[in-house]
Amino acid sequence: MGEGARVISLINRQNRCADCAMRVHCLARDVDHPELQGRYDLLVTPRVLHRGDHLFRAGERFNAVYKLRSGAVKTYLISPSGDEQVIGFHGPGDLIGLDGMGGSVHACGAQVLDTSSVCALPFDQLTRLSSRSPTVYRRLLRSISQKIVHDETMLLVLGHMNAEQRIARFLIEWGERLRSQGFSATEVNLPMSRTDIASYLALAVETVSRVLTRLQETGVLAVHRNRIRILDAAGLGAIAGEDVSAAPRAFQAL
Amino acid sequence: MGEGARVISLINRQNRCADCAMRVHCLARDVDHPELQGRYDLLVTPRVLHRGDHLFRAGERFNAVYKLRSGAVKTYLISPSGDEQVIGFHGPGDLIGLDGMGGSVHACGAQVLDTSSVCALPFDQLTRLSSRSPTVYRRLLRSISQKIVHDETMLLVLGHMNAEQRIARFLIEWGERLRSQGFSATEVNLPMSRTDIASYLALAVETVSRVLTRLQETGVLAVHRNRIRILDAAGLGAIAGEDVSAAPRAFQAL
DNA sequence: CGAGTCTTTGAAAAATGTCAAGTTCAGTGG
DNA sequence: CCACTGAACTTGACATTTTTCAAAGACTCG
Repeated sequence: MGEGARVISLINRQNRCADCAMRVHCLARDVDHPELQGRYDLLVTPRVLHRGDHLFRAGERFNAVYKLRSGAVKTYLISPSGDEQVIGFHGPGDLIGLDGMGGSVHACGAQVLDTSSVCALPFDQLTRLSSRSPTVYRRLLRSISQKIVHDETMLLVLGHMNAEQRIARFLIEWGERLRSQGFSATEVNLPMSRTDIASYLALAVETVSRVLTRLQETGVLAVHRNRIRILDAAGLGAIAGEDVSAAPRAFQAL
Repeated sequence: MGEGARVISLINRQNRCADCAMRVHCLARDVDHPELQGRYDLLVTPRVLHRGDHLFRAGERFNAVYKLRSGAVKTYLISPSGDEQVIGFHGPGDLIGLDGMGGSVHACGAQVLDTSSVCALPFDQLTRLSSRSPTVYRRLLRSISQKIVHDETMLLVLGHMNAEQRIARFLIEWGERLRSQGFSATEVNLPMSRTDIASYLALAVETVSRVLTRLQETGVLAVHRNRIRILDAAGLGAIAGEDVSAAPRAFQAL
């Protein structure tokens, strides 16, 4: 029975944010802070999901936001005509599902692109915790504001940049994200399909393909299916308009 | 001196949310609610601004969010190349400046389109108040979530709709907004320029102009400079894809 | 190995942007 | 009160990007 007890103990540990191995990057990372006076009560349920799985679909009841611990996830809307519009790609550290906060259902869907570890943070608990802890509150607001800034930046990108610029920008953005996770920023592995990229950038798949080919011919990239090597980072930056890194965000508090 | 006393009293009244004539539509509308135990301390400074004035510019220090009591405001970003990208148009009831929450500066600029009455809500006070009052907190989150949903809807619009659809959608959206303020939804008065509309919809000014002309020739609209009459609402809805009103938002709690 | 999906490539079409020139309109100053 | 001025808007002709349609190649997963 000693073994049984150990299993239970393990489960208990996993279910508490305070014991999470990733907590250094998480919203609730200071849950034992004095300001909470021991009233910490955020219980989480970490899960492993695989490519194609959904964290949630648009219209589903909103109960929780999701903290991505590892892997990659895309969020998307479905247009009236039934087409998918990719809203964003997410990596480790991102908080997903914030657009459901105001109502009772999720406004978008969230689908896993690559085997991922995800924590569901029950929203009522998160609300209570953030009311008690100014620190957690501040982190939550920062996450939200980052999301707004990202979406608005995309509006600017779609409004003012051509296909080549959008793609260059996208590659740099994703590369920076990988770098912040400790990977190489020039050996970019894309967990999403060309179709996803095209949707995200409001382009046709063929255009994405053609631009990647062109950038390869120019010697800026080496493209091997979903594995892209950035050969001329400066050139890519010049195409994108240089200031992509002005919005560093991945792997921050939330 | 009776008159002098009355003036002072008036100023005092205006500075307290609890006495605001618009408070039925405002975030802090229940500030005397028992849950606050009399710890109400949100002090606001209502101002009247005129066309061209700025509530704030991108990069300015973030101190407050702004509640629009009447009038119209646009928010915008400046692209690396110096062009203006309109992010949104705002009417009575809207909360403006949320994208500054995470950092110390405003991410966008906010410019007045039409004589407006605006309340600045000091953000630290709002934070404190929302920590104490679940009701205020919920309203704040709803405002934020509405903004996210709006921005993401725009991403979908730019990704999946052509010029005619975008403009039809825009007119219906603005008409609904007017209706919710008690005006006619078919006598649409546009406080923004064609250039602003073009930027918002990621189109060239000429395209906006041409589409409006075409819609007039088709008998869907009657266009007189900034005054537009919707003659065939059903037709306009059909062009837009019908479900614009699926996102009713104006003049809600925030 | 084969079915099916994802990606690439080509050719042609369509939508939108660009450039340039008018037109209308509101406000200004004579 | 009127003409003038400048900005906003409209219109036309043309250029260009991007999309669309079609088809072939490449890779993945049973």
